[in-house]
Amino acid sequence: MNDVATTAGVALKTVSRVVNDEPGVNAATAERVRQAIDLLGYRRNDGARVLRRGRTASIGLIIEDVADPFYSGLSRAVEDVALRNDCLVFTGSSGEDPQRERKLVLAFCARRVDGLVIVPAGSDHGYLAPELSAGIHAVFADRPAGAGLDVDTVLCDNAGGARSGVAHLIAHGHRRIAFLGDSAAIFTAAERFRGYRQALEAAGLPYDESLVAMGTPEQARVQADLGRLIALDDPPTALFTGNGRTTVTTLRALEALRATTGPLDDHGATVRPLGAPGPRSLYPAGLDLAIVGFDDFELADMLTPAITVIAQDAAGLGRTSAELLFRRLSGDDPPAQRVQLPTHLIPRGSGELPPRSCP
Amino acid sequence: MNDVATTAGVALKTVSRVVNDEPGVNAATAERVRQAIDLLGYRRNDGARVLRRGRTASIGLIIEDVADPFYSGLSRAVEDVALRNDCLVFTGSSGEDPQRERKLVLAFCARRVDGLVIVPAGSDHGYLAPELSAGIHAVFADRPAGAGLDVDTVLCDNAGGARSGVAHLIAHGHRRIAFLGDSAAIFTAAERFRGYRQALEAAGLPYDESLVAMGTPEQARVQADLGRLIALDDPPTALFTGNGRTTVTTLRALEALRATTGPLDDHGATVRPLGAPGPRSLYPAGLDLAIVGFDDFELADMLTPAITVIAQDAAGLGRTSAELLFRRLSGDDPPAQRVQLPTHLIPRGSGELPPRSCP
DNA sequence: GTGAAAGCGCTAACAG
DNA sequence: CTGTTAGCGCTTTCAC
Repeated sequence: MNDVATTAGVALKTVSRVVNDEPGVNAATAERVRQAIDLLGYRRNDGARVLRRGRTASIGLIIEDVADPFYSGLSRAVEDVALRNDCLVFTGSSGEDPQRERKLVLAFCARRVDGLVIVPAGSDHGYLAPELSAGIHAVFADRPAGAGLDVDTVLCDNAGGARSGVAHLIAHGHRRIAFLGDSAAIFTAAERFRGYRQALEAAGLPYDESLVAMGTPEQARVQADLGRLIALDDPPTALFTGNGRTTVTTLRALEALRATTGPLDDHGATVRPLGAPGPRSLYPAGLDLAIVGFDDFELADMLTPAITVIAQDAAGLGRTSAELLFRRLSGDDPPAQRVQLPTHLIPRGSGELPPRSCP
Repeated sequence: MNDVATTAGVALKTVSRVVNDEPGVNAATAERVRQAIDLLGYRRNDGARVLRRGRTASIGLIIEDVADPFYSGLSRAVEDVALRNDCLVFTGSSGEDPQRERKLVLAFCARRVDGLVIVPAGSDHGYLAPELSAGIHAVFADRPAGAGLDVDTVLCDNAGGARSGVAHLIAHGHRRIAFLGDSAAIFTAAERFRGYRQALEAAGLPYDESLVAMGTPEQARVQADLGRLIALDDPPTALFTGNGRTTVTTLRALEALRATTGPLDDHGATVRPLGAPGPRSLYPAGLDLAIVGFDDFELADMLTPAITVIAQDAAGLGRTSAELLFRRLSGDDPPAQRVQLPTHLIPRGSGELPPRSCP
């Protein structure tokens, strides 16, 4: 900047004025400055600018994993809102590891981001308190903050969504509905499980613990649980899966289980799709289970049968969180609020299959 | 920092030493400083630190769209490498818009990121030249930089992958193979088209322009092209799709076309999956086309038939690009190189279907 | 309209 | 082992 000033034969401050389009500079002078800038290839250093002005015009986004379509949809929405506010975004994947989350958040804070959108991995966010009182705003998305933190939160209607999905299966005649979900330690999984129980209760159906399988969405675990469910004396006729990953894993597990039972009959067995109409005599090893999954996913409509889902709005989650954040950054300071986004059921076939007639 | 120093009764520099774990501080003094830090809730301002030290320990990543699984996989890999190098990453989606790309890149540069990983949208990157000569390193991923820019580049073997996919179809007896791809203006699309032609030539098959349909992967456009292909006097027996999005869109278009033809026969028509064995008499409206798609996608193996693909390694692209970048950041300065990553064919069924016997 | 001086929060270089 | 000084590149404040 100094060099530019010298070259243009003006003072430093004049260059600053030109660079920032501040009023009160003679057009001719400004032109001379601009020429010097081009000549020297000068670029303003925003880091230094930030140091002086206080605001960094950047926010931090912490999610579980950018590579997960749910979070990448959320990311994109946050990014769009940020860009609209002339704000850059640092992105970090926590990988569901509270330590990594903490490290990222603190690194972002050290860079003095103006605000944070956090999909929390851990449940203890005490480390954030000093940052918040230092003036960094945070919005929690998808999952609430641990106890003691008073921040804006944007959630999906997890319980309500699960409730309507399970009610849908009940409406289609199912009485024995299994719940396959993520680990109960995860907020969304617990909420969806709560919705499952509410739906059973509302329909006057008994809750049977043996129909519940919660844990990591690994193929091996899901398959083992599914094997156990299918082998029950009174097996389920329908499955409710608690998130996108679990739904897909369950579908794979079902296919794997079918593969071990050999051809079902001569009715196109080699390509017989998941749950396609066909003989049901081989149940419990057969695959005529109805399925409703929480969370929509690409190609759900192209499977056979197409998968009925409770769709949640990842982009809406991101957009709403970011908008809440920017409202605060622009000075608005209402008490912390909790927003809940609706979900909706998309019937596609798998959730409308009737219960198997008999074993 | 000043306050901490005063509180601890030491000089500013000692606080700096403690904060940065520099050696040569009395344990007791350090402890006093740490107490003052806790008491005051002091956090080092990395922005100021950066201003002084020169390196920002941050990089910028520009991709087309984080919400696209290909790019989100790439993102995650870049992020992981960055974290391993104690480096933060600014992410920006260009949305295939050269203006937005430019804006993002320049914003990142103004923040003085140490380097950039760019999946370019435009083909003119002249605006980057001054930044590069100002010492910001850039690596181009997935697509090369426009002319005149001498930068590291990491690409997939687009032509080779397409060649092997088309050769695979030829090996399975196909002679009339259509190419459905992205707009020819996009580097990867052009390369894959080149591979398609090479494969035809290697097999001594004629190139027929009427079998080629390149453009945006919109449902309407793909469906129209597909309708045209199917209505040809000598229609294709196989399709090669040029990228993941096009593959999925093609599958949807095929399904839509099938829906308009009504039930094919009494053989489970209501759930008859894409290309399942069955009567072929209804071709050209039937769907017994073999398909090989460039780019793997989730659930490709769960469709019926499962989709044969040429898999490219999005994460590998991201990892390699980031590693190349960090090698340069650590002082290494070889001439700009171009790395090409291999692709591999995953046979799953759709690519092994034989040509229809006759119309 | 323009400019000079102070200082944002930190670290490098050199004393003591 | 600890402290002092200068200055990173910019904006703010106030004077001309």
